Amino acid sequence: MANSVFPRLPGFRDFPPEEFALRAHICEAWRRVAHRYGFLEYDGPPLEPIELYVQKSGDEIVNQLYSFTDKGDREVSLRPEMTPSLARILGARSRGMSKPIRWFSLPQLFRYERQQRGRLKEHFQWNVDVVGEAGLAADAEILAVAIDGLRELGLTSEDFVARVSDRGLVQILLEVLGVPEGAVAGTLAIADKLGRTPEAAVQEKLVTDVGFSDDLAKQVLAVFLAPSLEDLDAHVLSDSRVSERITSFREFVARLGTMGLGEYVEVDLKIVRGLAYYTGVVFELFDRKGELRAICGGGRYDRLLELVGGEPLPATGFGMGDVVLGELLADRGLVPTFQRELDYFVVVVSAQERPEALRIAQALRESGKSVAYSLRDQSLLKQMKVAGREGASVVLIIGPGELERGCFIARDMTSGEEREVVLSDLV
RNA sequence: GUGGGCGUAGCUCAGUCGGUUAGAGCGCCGGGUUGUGGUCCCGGAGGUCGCCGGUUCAAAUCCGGUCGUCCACCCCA
Repeated sequence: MANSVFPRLPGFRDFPPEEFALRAHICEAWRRVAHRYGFLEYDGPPLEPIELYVQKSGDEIVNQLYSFTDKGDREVSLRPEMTPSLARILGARSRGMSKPIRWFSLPQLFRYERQQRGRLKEHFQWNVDVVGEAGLAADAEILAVAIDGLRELGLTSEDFVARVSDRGLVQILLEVLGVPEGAVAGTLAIADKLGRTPEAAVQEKLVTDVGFSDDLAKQVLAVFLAPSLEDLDAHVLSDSRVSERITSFREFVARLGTMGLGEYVEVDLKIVRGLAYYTGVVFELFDRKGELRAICGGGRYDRLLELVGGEPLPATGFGMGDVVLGELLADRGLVPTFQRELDYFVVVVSAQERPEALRIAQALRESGKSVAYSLRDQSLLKQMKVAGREGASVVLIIGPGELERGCFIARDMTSGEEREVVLSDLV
């Protein structure tokens, strides 16, 4: 690869059939689940005007845009995420649509950043969104889809967990503690580091970077680290805005329990999500062993459609990438082994049976069977080897004798059983 | 973007203190008496030792740079 005349761009993948099989396996599972929940598939352009991302997605995304100036002097970017495109598409037509809108997509997304395990310059992402429904039922439905997407691939509650939080609740909690409105975003950014940075360092950062007193930093930290909502400070819990928001958040969690997905859900206020536009429930799915990056992230973004000039519609959704998920499946032995499959392989003893072989092959193909044969004249032995290698379940053998009697031999490649048949026996 | 490990056939790797024509397994191609696969046996093709430069009588082996890759940091679709 490194010494190839035309090397691949770093961070991009080739998909020869053996690799493509895993991608197809994942994408097909995603589609099945999305359809099962009544979502409709859509897509948009892989290239968008850069402005679509600059204002709405936050600096984290903008710094990593795979962007350039096109020949028409337009500043463009390969799409780094799907939600802005969705918002734009809906902005143009949502007024005439019945709500809620339930759409999903499987876009290939791009970012310009040095690659690492689970992080390439390109990936395929399952995007599922409910638009036009502000209630927590929509958030629960969305998270259920994400969980089922993983279950469909054979993963269980032993393999992954959904950590859920509510940005609205966190915001209220911070306000009640006396965090100034302007400091909320910075606080969230620092809290996002909890889990991979020592608590003391995070507390220190809250003091130095955001300007909190030691006492406030400690209280803020306690909010994010609370093992459960019940463990929040009593005077915080007594605030009516807090208790109101907690009640509705609990209903969201309880709803997933009713759906039978309780064992997959854990409340964790440390989950804040990097993107700027989230406004309510947010969640991330992780492998239980904690060896990989987040498998999936999502949440509610009620202001985004408005920001891109559309009807002000509440929305909630998630994105799940194929790269980390592929690694998790590999770790758990859930990647199906690549198997060539063919219904029939037609073999001729000598060249004079070729025309009949072609007629049989075409007739079977017309009836929907997959059929192949050697494209060159080869010995019977050779043809049989090829048939085996290509995964034929039945080999049809025609020789001079069969040709004369108007029949051929069907050999079952699993049992080795052979019988004489005519075409009408097979179609 | 910063720091570190690695880079030998399609794949996984071996190559001892620098020393002649660089090896193995798997895979691939061919054959094992022109009507039968998967096992087995035999044979074959395939490598500018990532690339460029340096040290040396001599470099896959030492040094520098570069590209790629992996890991950590940054950050996180």
